[in-house]
Amino acid sequence: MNLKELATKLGLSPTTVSRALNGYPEVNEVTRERVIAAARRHNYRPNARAIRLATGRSLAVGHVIPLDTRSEIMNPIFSDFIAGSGEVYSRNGYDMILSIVPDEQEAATYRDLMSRGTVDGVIVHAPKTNDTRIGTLKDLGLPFVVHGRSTGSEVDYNWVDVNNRRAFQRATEFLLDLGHRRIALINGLEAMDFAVRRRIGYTDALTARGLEPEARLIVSVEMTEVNGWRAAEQALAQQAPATAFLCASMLQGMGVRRAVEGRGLKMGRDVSVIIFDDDLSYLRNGEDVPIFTATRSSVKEAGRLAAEMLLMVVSQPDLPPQHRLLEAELILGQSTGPVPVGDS
Amino acid sequence: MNLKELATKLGLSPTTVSRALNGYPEVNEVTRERVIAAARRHNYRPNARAIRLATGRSLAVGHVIPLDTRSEIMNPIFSDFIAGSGEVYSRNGYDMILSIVPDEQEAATYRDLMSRGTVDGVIVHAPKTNDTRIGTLKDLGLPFVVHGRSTGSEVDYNWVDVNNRRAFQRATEFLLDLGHRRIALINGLEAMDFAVRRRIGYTDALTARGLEPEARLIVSVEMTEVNGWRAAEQALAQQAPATAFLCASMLQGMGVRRAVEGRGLKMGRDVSVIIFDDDLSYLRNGEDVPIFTATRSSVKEAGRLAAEMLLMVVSQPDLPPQHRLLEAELILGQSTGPVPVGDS
DNA sequence: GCAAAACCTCAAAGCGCTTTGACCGATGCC
DNA sequence: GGCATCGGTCAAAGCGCTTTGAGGTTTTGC
Repeated sequence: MNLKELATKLGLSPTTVSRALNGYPEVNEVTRERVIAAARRHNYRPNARAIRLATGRSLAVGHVIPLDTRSEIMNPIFSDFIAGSGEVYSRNGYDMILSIVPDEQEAATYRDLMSRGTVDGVIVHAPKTNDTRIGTLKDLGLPFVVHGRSTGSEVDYNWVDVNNRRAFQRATEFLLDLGHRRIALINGLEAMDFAVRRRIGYTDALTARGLEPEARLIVSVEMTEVNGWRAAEQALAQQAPATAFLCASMLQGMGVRRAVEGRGLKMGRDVSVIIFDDDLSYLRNGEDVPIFTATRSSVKEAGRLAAEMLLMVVSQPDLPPQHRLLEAELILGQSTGPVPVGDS
Repeated sequence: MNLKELATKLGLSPTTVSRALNGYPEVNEVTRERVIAAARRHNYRPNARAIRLATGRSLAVGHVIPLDTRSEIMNPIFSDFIAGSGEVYSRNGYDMILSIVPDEQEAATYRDLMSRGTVDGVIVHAPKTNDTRIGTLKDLGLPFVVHGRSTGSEVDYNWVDVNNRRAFQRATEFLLDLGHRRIALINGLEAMDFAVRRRIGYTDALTARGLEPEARLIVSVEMTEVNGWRAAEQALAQQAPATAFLCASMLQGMGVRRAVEGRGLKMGRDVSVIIFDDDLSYLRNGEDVPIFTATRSSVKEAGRLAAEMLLMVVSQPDLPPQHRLLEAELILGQSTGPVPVGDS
């Protein structure tokens, strides 16, 4: 059943039927009712392909997920981000198109999405410092929103980000207040912009108290359990072992916990741990009582906000660059406590 | 730059240019070269919207991810599955469209995708027993491939699945061979078809050795760390505690490990644990030496296979239903060992 | 009572491709 | 030389919508 057939059935022209269904004012309300009823009765659904060609809009949004071909790691936060943004898209009649492409093909992918007219805009994931994608997209004129920010980009752009610096600063201060002085940072890969910001927050907090960040206590690794475990093993084996850990992710935190407990120590008593908690649906930080003390910010919510922002800039191309900075909340769990006596 | 402009520039008709670029034989090779060169030079890319309308094909595939609105849990395996299938799509010039919809809207979503002509086929995720989606899709005539199977479906359909029954049977036998008699099963939610199959494999192995499955040792919970921990806590607190655990997922296994170590026990010596390992990229089971003994099957590979199957049935609609049953491999880790003496 | 305004409705063009059927010159064959 | 064949090219129709500009009818205002 297409528009023409429906129009014939109603004894109207396609024009009128189209207008009636799309809510244009220049059609008689009585006629509109008739049309809508008939459309429902005959199960009419306008062909998306035709609409797209006729309007020149794609009614689709692209998420280009970079796949690091060396590590082959899919970012675990990605599925929750998608869940959040997908909700917004479907509510607004947009499709979400996913492209998973090797790092080096990303620019080409954007060019393609743009010039073939597959999407009306894109979300940029996992920005690096000095990320070249931002310039590429600006040049292309394809509307986009970055999840995160890229230090060093000369141009201004739309982004949704968590205040990573501040979150790690606060977490560090919290540990310092508990008397900890040897605080290990298990960071994500510092090619990622957010990881750099987190490190800055950490060092800022230390230096503000007159402490020198110690290289031996800082690692930058992919955010997996095993990496967390390994880093903790090292930090605990040293002469003056770390008394506290700051982890970039829940998974790393779980690895730290394993290392701590494997040594017969107790988390929260012998060793304190704070994680950054993305509030992933399948990786909850405990239930009523949080396991880990954490700085928390929902990545799903970030997905929602980024999607809303993108739809906004798609429909209003002349808007100035939009920004949204989210603050992570510091939630108290069972993994932190005062530094053991004699260890400060 | 569109086809018409390019044709004018070349002094050819759009027909010829289109044919030259699409590899049709009825165009002179010399002409073809000229056209291809000009297309490259002018950065011509055919408009996807126009191709779709003209050909009546969408060159797109849908993944409909059910979102359980109560638990709001995104299946963590989903991102790796997507990574696998996405690769296949982009290699074949297809787009991947993701819809994340509440359970109850799924049928409507399929109908929509079909009648609006948004996709040429879909992948069905997380089938339940007696899943109604299969009938719906058959009725619609929309090509589809199920990741998993649905017991109770009267019709035949395309699927890619792991032999879950056999995997759990083998794992159970392995534990039995080590002398374990009180083997706890921490299963996924048994609304999911795969979970039912896993339980059957487990009970089959037990009864084959004359053992009665004990209800107190079997739980069916969402596959999170906390749930694994809680289940293990219970199973270990009983009068005759479990000496071994069979877990449906890595996360549950990590929860079990926490419970075991929290009691001062050692995994692999005091308590044995086998997990099902989906080989998720961000949740690797150790590196060179596996942490957990596991039945392993890569969900990313399953994604690849399902995508290939879908593209096949899309292009050849008259094919009989395709099936692909993958066998999980049993890999030996550090989490299993003979039952402690006096505990058999 | 009549022109102007307001209200509905429609025919037709267009979005940028693919594809059918026709055309035409060159070649081959008897 | 004439007929069939073939290779290369094109004009035009269509895919199923939206949207422009025009037209016809009714209402309004004086």
